[in-house]
Amino acid sequence: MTKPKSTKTSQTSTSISTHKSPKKEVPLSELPKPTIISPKKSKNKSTLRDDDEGGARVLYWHRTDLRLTDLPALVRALEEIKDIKGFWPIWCFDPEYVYKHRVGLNRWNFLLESMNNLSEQYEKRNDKQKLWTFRGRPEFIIRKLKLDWGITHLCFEKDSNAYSKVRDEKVFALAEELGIRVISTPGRHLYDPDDVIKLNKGKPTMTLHQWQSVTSKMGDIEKPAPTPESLPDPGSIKLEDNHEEDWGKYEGVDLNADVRTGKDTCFESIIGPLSDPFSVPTMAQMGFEEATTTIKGGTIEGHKRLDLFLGDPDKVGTFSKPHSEPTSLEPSTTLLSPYIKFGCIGIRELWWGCKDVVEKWKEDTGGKGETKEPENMFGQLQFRDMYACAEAAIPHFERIRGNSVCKYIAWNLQNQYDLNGNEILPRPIDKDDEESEKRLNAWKFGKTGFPWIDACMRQLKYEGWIHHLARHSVACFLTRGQCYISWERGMEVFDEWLIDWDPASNPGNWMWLSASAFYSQYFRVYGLVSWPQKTDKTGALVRKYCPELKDFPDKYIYSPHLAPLAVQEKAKCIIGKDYPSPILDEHLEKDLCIARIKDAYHLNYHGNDQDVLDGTAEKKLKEIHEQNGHTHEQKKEEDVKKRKRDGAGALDKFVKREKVN
DNA sequence: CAGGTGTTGGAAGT
DNA sequence: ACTTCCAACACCTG
Repeated sequence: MTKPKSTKTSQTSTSISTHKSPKKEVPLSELPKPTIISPKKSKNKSTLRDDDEGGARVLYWHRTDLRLTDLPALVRALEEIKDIKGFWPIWCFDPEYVYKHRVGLNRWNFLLESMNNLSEQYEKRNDKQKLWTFRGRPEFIIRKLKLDWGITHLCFEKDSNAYSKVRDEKVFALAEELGIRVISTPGRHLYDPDDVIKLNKGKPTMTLHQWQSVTSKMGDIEKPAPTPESLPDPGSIKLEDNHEEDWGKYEGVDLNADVRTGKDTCFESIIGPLSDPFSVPTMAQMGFEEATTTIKGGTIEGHKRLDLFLGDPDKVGTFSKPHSEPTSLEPSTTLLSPYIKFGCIGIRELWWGCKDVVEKWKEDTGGKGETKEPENMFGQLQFRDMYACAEAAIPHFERIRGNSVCKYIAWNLQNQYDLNGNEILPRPIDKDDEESEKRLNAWKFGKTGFPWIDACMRQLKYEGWIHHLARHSVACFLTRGQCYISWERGMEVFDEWLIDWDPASNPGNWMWLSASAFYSQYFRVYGLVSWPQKTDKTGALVRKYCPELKDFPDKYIYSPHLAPLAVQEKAKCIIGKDYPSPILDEHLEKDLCIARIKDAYHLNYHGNDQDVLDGTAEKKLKEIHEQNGHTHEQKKEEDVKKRKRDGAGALDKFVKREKVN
């Protein structure tokens, strides 16, 4: 951090629950303070088992923290709870989540591998242990395990994002009803986002400087939590009710009926096959095809990658995200993001690992060429925290409507809502805007006719990962650069396909790239040809992911539609036949986008303005575009006139362009 | 309220 | 690899 570190102050701990419960002060270690919810003593005594008084039976609920290293929530649970008679690390597969959310095969695959790997880590430390995996909604599983295993404590790593808050509120309420003590401990971020927001008077952090300035008053980032060497045994693993058909039901209702795919066998009961009842499901059991990615999940794999990076002090010391090359065939960055997303590595391991390496590297070598924040790794991690603090403080962060920080721009294909404010789903195809539907589809499946964009999107689908700046390039193209399509639509595709998808960083970066929030220099647009050419004139990534173009000469690799027919024939790839013609005119659409966004900025609406909610803003803005000559038809006419003035050569070029369109 | 800065633009110059 | 200009936004500092 660039800011001077203040002396260590006690970190505040924020309860995300509204329940008023006595909070026990624990004079323990340096670990972040957990939120502890105790059940009301007088109530629900009748639901407790007779042997409850004799010791603690503890569930550690894993969510996106699939590791044993640097896991403050686990360490805290084991230190805090005395007389543990039973300990079960569990995972709950919520069928509604599995089948209703857009999660691609590569991400599922990574998750399952990471779960299996975590289970092995438990077994290594206690051969009676594993990751006890259930198939069912968390509320249902917890209720059942209270009945069957006499659970007294439920512990997990705190999550501050909107989805998790709703889920956890339900669990807090259920735990209170059942007489289960909940211990929720921060650990996913450098600082607990709720603490940062509180210190920032309830406001989100919208710039990195804001975040740095707030957190500079919060003391040092915690050191990595110690890895538990031994773990308590599980208690009973017997489930009382062995009527399999009832396990997927609650109070007679089949909870999973509406989400079954027909191919899945995963959710027929709350546990897996009787041969291995608590096992992690396979892709086949979940009804999924095989994944295509080459990126392997797991805490061991994550630590290998971490060690690889930390083992190269020069790389750590001079790491600069904006100067890493998105065109590189081998990732030019660390590829740690998937492992951070699923908690395969701890964020403090990475932070302090880099700090120690850089410190020593500076001593040894003098630290020539050291990069500073925000370009270096520390800055990257701070940005992740900044987005988390924004997401946690801003309702509807993941969409335009109702989002107070999101500038309103009259994008094509915006999400539509009914009169009650509910999104209309499944989303109807916009018959009035077939052009945008075509553009979105071409973008998603890598058929835009711009090789750089297509290569990136095909890599994204295949690997579940593309370079950060490649994400910028394709996002800019879809939104503020050329296509003028709502960032919500692009965000959804990333949501589905990225292994490292994050509920705060993804919408945050989409708002950034669409100049809707965080960033406002909408006139800076990535070139579709010039930009990738800066770092790779040979188009290696294009040749790999768009193999139909592999025999084009370097000169035309990013713009094959400009190659003479003879060149196309020699490359055995005719544009418009073997590879698509460009779906739009790069420069014409860029000018149009800039002009319309300028109109929108002047009108200055945000997602939560009444005019946006009732549709007035869109109408007004489109009128202004019309007046200013910023509609498609007007712009094309103007373009024709301009080119006529400029002479025959320019006109020829334009006619060619028109044919392409 | 002017002026500097902002992780990652392009084009044309040195 | 660096500078300047392009036309221009929002935030922060003094």
